Amino acid sequence: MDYKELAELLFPHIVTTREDMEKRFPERDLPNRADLPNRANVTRIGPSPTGFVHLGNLYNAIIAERLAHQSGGVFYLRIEDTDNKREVPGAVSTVIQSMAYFGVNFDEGAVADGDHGAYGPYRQRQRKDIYQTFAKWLVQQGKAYPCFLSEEEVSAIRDEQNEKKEDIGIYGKYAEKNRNLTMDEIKEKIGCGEKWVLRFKGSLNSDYIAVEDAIRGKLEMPRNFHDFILLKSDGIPTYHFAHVVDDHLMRSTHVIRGEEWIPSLPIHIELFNEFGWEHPIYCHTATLMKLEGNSKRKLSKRKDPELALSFYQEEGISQDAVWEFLLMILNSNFEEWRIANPFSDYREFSFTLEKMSNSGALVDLDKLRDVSKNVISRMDANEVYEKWFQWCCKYNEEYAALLTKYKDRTIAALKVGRGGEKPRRDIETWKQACQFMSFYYDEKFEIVDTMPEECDENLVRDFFKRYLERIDYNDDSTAWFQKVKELTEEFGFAVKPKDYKKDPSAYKGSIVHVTNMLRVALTGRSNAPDIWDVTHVLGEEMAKERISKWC
RNA sequence: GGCCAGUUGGUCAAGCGGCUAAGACGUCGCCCUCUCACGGCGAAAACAGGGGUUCGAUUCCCCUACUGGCUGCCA
Repeated sequence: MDYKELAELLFPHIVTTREDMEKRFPERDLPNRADLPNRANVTRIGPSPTGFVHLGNLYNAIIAERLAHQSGGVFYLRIEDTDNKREVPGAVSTVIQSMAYFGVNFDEGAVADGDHGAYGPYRQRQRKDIYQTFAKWLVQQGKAYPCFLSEEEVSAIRDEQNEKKEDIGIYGKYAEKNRNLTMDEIKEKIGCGEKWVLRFKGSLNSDYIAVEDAIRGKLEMPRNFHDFILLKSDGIPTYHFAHVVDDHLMRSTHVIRGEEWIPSLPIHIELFNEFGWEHPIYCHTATLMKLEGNSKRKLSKRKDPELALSFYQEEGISQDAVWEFLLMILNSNFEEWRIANPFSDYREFSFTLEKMSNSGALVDLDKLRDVSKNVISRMDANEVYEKWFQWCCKYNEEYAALLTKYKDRTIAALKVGRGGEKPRRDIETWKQACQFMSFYYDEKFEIVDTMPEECDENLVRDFFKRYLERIDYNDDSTAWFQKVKELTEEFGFAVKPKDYKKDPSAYKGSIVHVTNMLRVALTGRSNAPDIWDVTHVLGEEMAKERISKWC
């Protein structure tokens, strides 16, 4: 068999060579920073455009982003669209937007209307000729051959193998027929328009390969012996072939991907070896899990809304909270670091692969809530306002309008209990903020809770009348509270809750009930921030009006 | 079936041959308190099972069990 002739027959349109490609995509010229222990890392994410971006994508993206940017390297986006059956229109921009929303920024790669960077195109289907250049080379070396097995034939072989309990796949005797076709036979089949795929010639062996995984340590497994597919019948590569060619040409130093790829590692290693290339450092991450009953299971797209990144956007979970939460799952020492450095930017934390957990982490929404409250409580009022407003613009127009109309009041309200070492943690998501803050706006104000039992209609009326007479809006917090205490006594309530606890029959209630009346009148709820602060955010007129309604 | 990963409290996790087996979230109790929140103190709660190796195993080795993945012209 003349492999050169075969290569020409299969790829007549390919005129480029391996060397051309190496020249077109040269080694990256990265700064060799002396303050960095290692070389600058080049990493990427390679989502397929299915229209569904999930937490796992972000999880891996964060690792890749940190690795690259911490080392002064490059982080890029490559669209792995080799399966045209799965592609959903508009999916590429969904990926880009989701990543942007969560603050994942790329240095190069696919952008909405094309490419940005010198190593493109960054959409695999547009790189067809690049893969075929290498495919042609493999054919020339006698390492790849056209296979005319139809999908029906392949599945018949699989059934047979299943029955005989043999390894499944095309190898050994199952590959013989197509491997040994003569040039004339091949010409004839192609002439008749028969479809073919390009297969790699695996070799039967009993070898083991060992790969060092940066997260898991040494991985050992049998060497590949399958005649796996390099190019599908449409001339587009499979994931395996595309991965090897792209990550070599785009000069990735690290490949971060889910553990479901571990089993195909022998294929990838085989290809890197065949081309004589050094393989990147592999980092296989754990699958995100979910608790069901008392066992863990993989997060499922259909059953678990929290798997989709869009869930976090719609719920208005701050992007910083999602990052911190993921960072906590990712790096066991992040949480400690955060406690020691409550006000530092999470980018100052130095992320390491060594500290990564390799078992499947559960997505714990309770923990996320806690993280989220902390993150928001650390922001200053203006930042909270901005981020909340941004979210409202997209998901809650009514509040976007309210926030615009009452910007000053809103910021003043957000300042209540904020700042200092131990800020209030009232807001957990932007969605929930809309509820929590509603009483500051007359448009949304409503009485949710009832007046305490201890205070009947008459008492409420009399109390508020006296309250309006006695209280001066200009009283400071201390003076105001002094007057409240006096009123409490005047109405026969206990100033100290303890006194009332000790002897309930001696009082109508305690100051707790009195302040609760005020809370309900002013905010509609018995759970609200400091009364004096709220009064002053609302302003004299509004506060008076809300109280007068009860008189 | 074959191959490969993983397995410390309810959850996330530290641990890398010797510890009363950290910490965080959650749960519960008490204290503080104008509610909530915050804060403080405290409680319950774990090394999947069995063999080795060793003076000594959560830690190293083997087996079993369980969970998950791969075994596609899907990624």
